[in-house]
Amino acid sequence: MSETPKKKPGALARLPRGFVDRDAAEIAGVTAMLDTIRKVYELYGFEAVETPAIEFTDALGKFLPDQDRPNEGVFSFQDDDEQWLSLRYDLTAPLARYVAEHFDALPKPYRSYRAGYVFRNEKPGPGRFRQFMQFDADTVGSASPAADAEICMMAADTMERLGIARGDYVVKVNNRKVLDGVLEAIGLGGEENAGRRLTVLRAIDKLDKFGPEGVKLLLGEGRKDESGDFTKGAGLDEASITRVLAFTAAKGANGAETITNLRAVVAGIPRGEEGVSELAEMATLFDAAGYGSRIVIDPSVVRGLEYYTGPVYEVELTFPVTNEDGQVVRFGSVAGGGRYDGLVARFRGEEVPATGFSIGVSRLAAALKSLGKLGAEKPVGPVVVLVMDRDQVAGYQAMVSELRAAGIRAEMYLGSSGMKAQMKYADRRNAPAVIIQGSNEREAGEVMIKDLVAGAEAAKTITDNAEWRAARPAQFAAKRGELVEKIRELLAVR
RNA sequence: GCAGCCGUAGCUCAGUUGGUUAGAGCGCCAGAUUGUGGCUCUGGAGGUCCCCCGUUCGAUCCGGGGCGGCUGUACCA
Repeated sequence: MSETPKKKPGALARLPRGFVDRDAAEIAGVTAMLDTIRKVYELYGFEAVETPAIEFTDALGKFLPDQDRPNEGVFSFQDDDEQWLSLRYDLTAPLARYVAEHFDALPKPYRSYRAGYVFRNEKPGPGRFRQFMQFDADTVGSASPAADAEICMMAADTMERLGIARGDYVVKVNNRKVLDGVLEAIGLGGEENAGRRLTVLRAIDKLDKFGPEGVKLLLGEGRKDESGDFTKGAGLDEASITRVLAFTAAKGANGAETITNLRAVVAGIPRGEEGVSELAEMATLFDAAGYGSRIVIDPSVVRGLEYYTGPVYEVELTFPVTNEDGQVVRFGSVAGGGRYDGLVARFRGEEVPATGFSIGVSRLAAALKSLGKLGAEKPVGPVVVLVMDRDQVAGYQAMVSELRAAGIRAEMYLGSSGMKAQMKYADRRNAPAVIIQGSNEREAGEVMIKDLVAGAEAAKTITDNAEWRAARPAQFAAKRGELVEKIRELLAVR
């Protein structure tokens, strides 16, 4: 090995933006979240399935990257056979591929769930990462709004099981068919208006962000943001803007009122009326099951994805989320989904009705973390056996082995520092106890056991250094043969 | 992508009206304490002042370009 220059290391120790490292505390928090979500999904009768992180690019529904911007949105690359592959950007498109590939073998309707990391090559932001975890549940093969309603109810249950109190979240439901009806009513029907329809939908989606005034600007000429940057609007005329805004304001005091309002807005447009009927059916189910207050029909919910064909829904947190600097941050929805009857048809030709939703686990975890509800507690570390005499390592290792055999997390200090540093190490590992055996203890056939938690407690009242050193709080000698038993007793109290 | 703000130690920041060896607090390492986490004190390590070009006798500081970060906006299939 050549000499290593100390001053100039070759590589910079840094992460690309939008990617994060996670420590033990956070992993423990997220693992507990995943466990909770899984239990709810299982309870609802969904079964696990897993697909890989990489798919053929065209299976994900993304066109081949072009020369100028090869990774717009998705991370893509060519394999040895020069086939284009991509990292999945959600869990829905891969599920559609899976269902199409195994269609004959699956029970239908097919209820499945899966969790996994997805990747998006986009600019990150608060609660927005380039690699993040989603936890999806989908029902494939049922066209009934009852399937959509069930998923909304499951979403509400999941939030509560995750410790988010009723009232701190809301499940919002809308229907793409209603949106389409409104757009048709203002003369934006047909293929030739697809682009403008999208602009209008996106403007509506911004209602909670900019309010009716901002949306009005986006529907018309355009809007300037705080930095002075200008966003071009949809260019609708005054009458159309009024009609769209009336639609977004159709939300009434309760579900029945909202539905009555919506019916008036889309009267005479078959597709719109169909959408309202579906919403009405779902609302009936929510009320019957006692979810009336937790799931609301909200005409401003759009969802960005184009593939939705019917009911769409999203879960939002209703309490403010703050960043590290204490500023309130706009977080966006923590879960969302909808009906996508056309997605499996891309592979099979025939339409297969499907509906599903996705919890943004990483985003939700970030929100819970900022509330101190996730990963606040550092996991308890192992019992640390100190190395007092280098030539007694075998003896220390034997202690560790005994503890491990008894199912107690334990390790021998493997560094080269002195006792003080070893104590600091144990402290940093959040060890519950250390085991000390120097020559004195060894000759007496004993070990010294120090309870670090009790010791820290005792230290609070000691201010004098001499006293601190002399006190040696919270430690006791034990017979070597009783080591495991004594440690077990100590841990049981914790 | 577009716009605004920003870039000095591991972190948070000060400072240099352009001039010799660039500072603080916290953190880290060690000693005081020959075998004990904390406190205190003492000492130490740690910097291409983001990079490049230009102006200048001289640039961390001024100008231009780039890169990176944050925020907003767009996008979110």
